[in-house]
Amino acid sequence: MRLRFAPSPTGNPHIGNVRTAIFGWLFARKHGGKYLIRVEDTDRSRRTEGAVESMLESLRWVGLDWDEGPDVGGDAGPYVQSERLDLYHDLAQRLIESGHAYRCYCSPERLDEIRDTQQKRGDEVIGYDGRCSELTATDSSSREREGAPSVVRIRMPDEGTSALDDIIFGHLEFENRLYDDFVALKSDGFPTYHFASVVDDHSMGITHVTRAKEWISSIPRHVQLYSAFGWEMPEFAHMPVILAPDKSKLSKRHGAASVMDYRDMGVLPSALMNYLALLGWSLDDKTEVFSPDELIEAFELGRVSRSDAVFDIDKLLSINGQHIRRSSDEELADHLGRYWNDSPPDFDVTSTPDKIAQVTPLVRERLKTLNDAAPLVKFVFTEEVPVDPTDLVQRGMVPESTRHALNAVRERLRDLDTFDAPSIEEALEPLYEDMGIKRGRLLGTLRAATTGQRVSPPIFESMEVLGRERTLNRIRKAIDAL
RNA sequence: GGCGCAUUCGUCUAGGGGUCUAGGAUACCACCCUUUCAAGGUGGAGACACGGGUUCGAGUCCCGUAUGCGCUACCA
Repeated sequence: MRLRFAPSPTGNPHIGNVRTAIFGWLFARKHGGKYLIRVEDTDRSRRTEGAVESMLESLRWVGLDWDEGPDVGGDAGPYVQSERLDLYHDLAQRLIESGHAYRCYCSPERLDEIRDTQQKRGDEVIGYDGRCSELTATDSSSREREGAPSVVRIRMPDEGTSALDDIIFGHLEFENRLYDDFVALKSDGFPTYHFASVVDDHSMGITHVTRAKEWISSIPRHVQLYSAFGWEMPEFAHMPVILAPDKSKLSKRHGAASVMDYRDMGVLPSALMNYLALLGWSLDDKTEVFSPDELIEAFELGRVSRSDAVFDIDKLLSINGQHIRRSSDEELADHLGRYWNDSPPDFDVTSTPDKIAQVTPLVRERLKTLNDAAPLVKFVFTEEVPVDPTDLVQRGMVPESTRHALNAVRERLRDLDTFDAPSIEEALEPLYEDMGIKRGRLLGTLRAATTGQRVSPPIFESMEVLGRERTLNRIRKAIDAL
């Protein structure tokens, strides 16, 4: 089996495209097939600088890999359509010679005109009227001598139907007479999508074509092309699209739409892949969290839905939280390190990689995104911590009693043999009753004193990570501030 | 206009004639747990677009309507 993802490099990789890529990749990997990337850059006016690179980077980040492609090469290359023009020209010529195609010299203006009158007239079929299809070889060569610009058009049959059995949509059948003779080669010498994709899918040995469902209407053109060449058709699987919350097609104007936007938000690649796969596919009525390997194992193209799905950021974040909680200490520390490297928090994290590992277990249960981690653990990475008397002095207490309590805590902690969370908790246990302070109140005071934050990981664990010296110093400072 | 595809809780979905007084997840609400925040637990509210058929019986099959989306380019 050979599958391909065929992006056109017109901008930032969109999560809709990426999901289509993921479905094809999952299918290929599940069945031990090959997966390749082919760049469809046949529209010169829409090319944008660096688009190929950012597309590949996005795909790699989300966890895809490929056996052949523009960056890794392969036997079926080149993998960029603008480098395959000779192939398209040769094959177009072959179709002209076999009578399946012809040169058309009609101007864009004439094309607009006929469309207009057809529309005004309310014609059933709107499109090229086939004027140049009758041109003789001598007509043609005289036009060529004049240097007239031309396109190559494929003849569509006037009768019969074109059909295929789609893996996802089932039987799809269309009347040929409703389709006009379409352009295969543009006047600038570049092929159209229809022509290039059929030629390349065949010459690259693609066995399963996965693509967005907006191509369903083009099926007759592609069927006729395969038939004109006498090529065997691959299998097809058309995919539903991803919608924005307002049910329009997802786009930049809806905010985060590119893969990298989600990386920047602190989403794990495995979670993005998981969520995207769930948008239009499901295993059963309960399983939702999948690692990439589990997805490969479970995925079935036939279970992909036929209807479009609305993208729901809350659900993505929920899945992300579950991936974070599922990850090991090492994995999460690694993710956090990378994330803080790309999007540094407002404190220095670079010189203290070991602290990231210490802090990881404290935050795991508390994160929806990696971005949530910094405010929770800032106190570990900073020397000075803000001291706010109003947070220090809990409800029902006064500065004097607070100072007294903190002193008692200091004494007990100073004498501890081992400064770890269970020992700290145990050492403080008698204090609540002795001093007549509610446990929650005293712990609140300690949180303010040692972390300088209203919200933090559990306080005993936090103190352990801080270490005895820093903990005692901060308590000392809090006492002084009162 | 023509052609095509789709339509189950707000959202993602399970469902392929009886087991559906429609299941799960997310979001929301309440309670429990609890040193903050989370996480976790329990419970609540919430859907088969509409109308005709077929059938003993329809969310599931057929037809129509409505709505949404796509195509109808020398864009992909």
